[in-house]
Amino acid sequence: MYKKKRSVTIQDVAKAAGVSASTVSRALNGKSDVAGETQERILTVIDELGFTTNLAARSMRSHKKNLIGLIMPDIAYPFAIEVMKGVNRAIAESEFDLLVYTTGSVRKSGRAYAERKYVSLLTKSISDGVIIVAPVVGEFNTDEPIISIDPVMSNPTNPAVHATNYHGSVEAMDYLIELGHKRIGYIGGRVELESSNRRLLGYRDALKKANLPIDEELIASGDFTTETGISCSRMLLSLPNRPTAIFASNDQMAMGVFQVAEEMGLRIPEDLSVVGFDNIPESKYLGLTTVDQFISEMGYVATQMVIKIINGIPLDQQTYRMQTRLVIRNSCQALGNPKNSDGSIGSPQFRAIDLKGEGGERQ
Amino acid sequence: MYKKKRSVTIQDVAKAAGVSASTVSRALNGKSDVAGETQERILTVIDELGFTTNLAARSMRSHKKNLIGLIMPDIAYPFAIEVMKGVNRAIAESEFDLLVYTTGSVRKSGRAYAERKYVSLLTKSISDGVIIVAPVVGEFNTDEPIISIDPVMSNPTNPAVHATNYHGSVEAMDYLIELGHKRIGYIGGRVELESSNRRLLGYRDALKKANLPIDEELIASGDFTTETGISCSRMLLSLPNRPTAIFASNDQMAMGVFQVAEEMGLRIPEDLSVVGFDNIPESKYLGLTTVDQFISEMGYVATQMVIKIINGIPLDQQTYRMQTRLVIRNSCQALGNPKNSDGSIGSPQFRAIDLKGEGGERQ
DNA sequence: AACGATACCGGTAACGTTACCGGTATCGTT
DNA sequence: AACGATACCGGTAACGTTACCGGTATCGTT
Repeated sequence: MYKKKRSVTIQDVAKAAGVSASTVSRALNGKSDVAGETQERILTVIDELGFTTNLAARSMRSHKKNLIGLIMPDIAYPFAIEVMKGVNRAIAESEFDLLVYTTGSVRKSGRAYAERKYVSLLTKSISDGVIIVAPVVGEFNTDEPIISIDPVMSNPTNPAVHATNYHGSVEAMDYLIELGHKRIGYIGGRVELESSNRRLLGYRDALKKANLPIDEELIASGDFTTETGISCSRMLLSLPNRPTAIFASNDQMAMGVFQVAEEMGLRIPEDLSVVGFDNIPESKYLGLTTVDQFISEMGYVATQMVIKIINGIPLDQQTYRMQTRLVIRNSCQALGNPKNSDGSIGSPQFRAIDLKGEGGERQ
Repeated sequence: MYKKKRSVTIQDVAKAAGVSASTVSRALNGKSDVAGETQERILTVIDELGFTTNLAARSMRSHKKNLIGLIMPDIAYPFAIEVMKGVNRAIAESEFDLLVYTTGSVRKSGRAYAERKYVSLLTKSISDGVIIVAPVVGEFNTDEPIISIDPVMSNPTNPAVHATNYHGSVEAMDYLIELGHKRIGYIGGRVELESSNRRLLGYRDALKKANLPIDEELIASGDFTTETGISCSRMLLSLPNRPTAIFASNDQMAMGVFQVAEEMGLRIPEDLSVVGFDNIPESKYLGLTTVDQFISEMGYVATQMVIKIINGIPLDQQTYRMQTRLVIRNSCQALGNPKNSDGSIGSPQFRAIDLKGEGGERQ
């Protein structure tokens, strides 16, 4: 083990300043009953000795940590990163600091176990509240300040933030149907997430509403990764009567569709229309038409909500529903129309490069 | 404040299992001197009561935390995100968990102060070791397990990981010079970072080596953000004798160059060649030729290094130098040559869309 | 002059865990 | 039969901080 010399404690500061530890503690925490001169002397000593509060000891005694924990299954996927950006923004505006905790590649006992463990660990030990992203677990201890983003259930018992997945899905489908598409492939996401189910339901209902047949052959199920986007679209596009459009239930899978289309020599949108879901930053480079669910904004709102809970302020609503918005770019075309759907001409990928962040974030 | 009921402690478990707290502790920590039957009974009780160790208490007593802290100024910029991906990968392979700490938008006392504070806080309180990204502070307490990525100094007193910035810069410049460019604009980054200075030095030396004049007018100084990439390139491209190529010292600033070029009606690479530095994911969508510094890999290596330090294993080298590599895409062209530099034809942006991750990560 | 209010500070205990010491029961060995 | 080795367990103290109680000095008020 790494040997470390004893660090400077509040006792050392007290001795050096000629006061008791209690007084140092009061000075540290900005209590009123410390004489101005004493306060100054203590702060000087703290500076000289390089003292910093031992968070573990403080938290054990006072149960205050000024820390918010963010639990994510993994850090390296766009959804998580976007959430983090929003969380970070809210943190910067608050008195809290951020602690990002990843369950990593779960080594033992499965994700549900890991989630419960970490939530308990964080709420009890080192953070005041917890935000959990795309959890597997449906219910957590309701008397702990915890909020989920994209929770397992539609009407969770814990406070939660999620997008209007059903509405967004219907909107995307309506758009494709309006463009004249009748055979629309669907690539589903992780089935254990309610968001997946809602999007699929939207797909089905939109077809029903338009009196279009639902062909189960056109419904493929992925897991939100580009890999399954590839395998699913390969399957869909190999069908004898292949779809003229594909609705991928997230952008990463839509990226897989782009890749397979290129492999198969299909041009987007001339030969195939594609719609995604999420509006991750990559989408604008691809010119992908997608449903923006304002991921970063969800992180922002969720953070504000935990802070409220921690401070005992009642929430306006237990569940915050983020309004989705269809962002139309260049990956769709009216069926049989040589021109781009927006009436422009030219290679869509060229126009796709829009660095100004169109369809970006709400402010 | 949020009211929380007293949580389950090791005492409760002890009572329920009919043993002492010591024994529960031993069972928890997998010590050998616990009877198999006792161990099982304790684990059952732990499960029933939903007990989890209070990390604060454990850490205070045992000084072990199995946690590594990652300190970054901000979470929302590509460099930081890439580092995090690498760190996360190494963490997943280890017995440690990850704690990401951001200094956020520093509210008081400046970044240097915040950095020192957080480092001390993390090493003393809640983590076993710390990785700090692009620090402002040059030296940290050498007897604490801390490692910097992209440190302030070239030969830091603390262990560090950085790319071969000078070499990468020279390589990029050699490439442009080889393509016949003589007036090459340069956009510098944050001056307080040694990496910036090394890149600038590479720029100068490459010109010297090629017997090309160094025109100070062509050297603009940004701060690694797209905004300064825009302002600097606007300045450079407005010069009476404008450069035929621009070397932006990171990709985000290169993105600014793309934007300004579009505004001014300059085609890339036909009218202007651009090279970046970093190889962030966005670069491949832009078809940006850039110097890959394997950011994620730097995070990976840095993490392995802290873990070694924590475990008392001596490091092979105090400073790890990540070899850069020039990734040639479509943003450069030989001067006066109507064809693309790689001999292909067609809109570069079109070909830029390479989803397969060319120029990606080392495995 | 006596009293209460106020400002300021110190001492003690406690947060929940684990390191350390030491103790008992059991069993094999001579 | 006596002893040592071993397995297993409990008690105590300590990690560094802050909550809480209570105490003194000072000063204004009646």
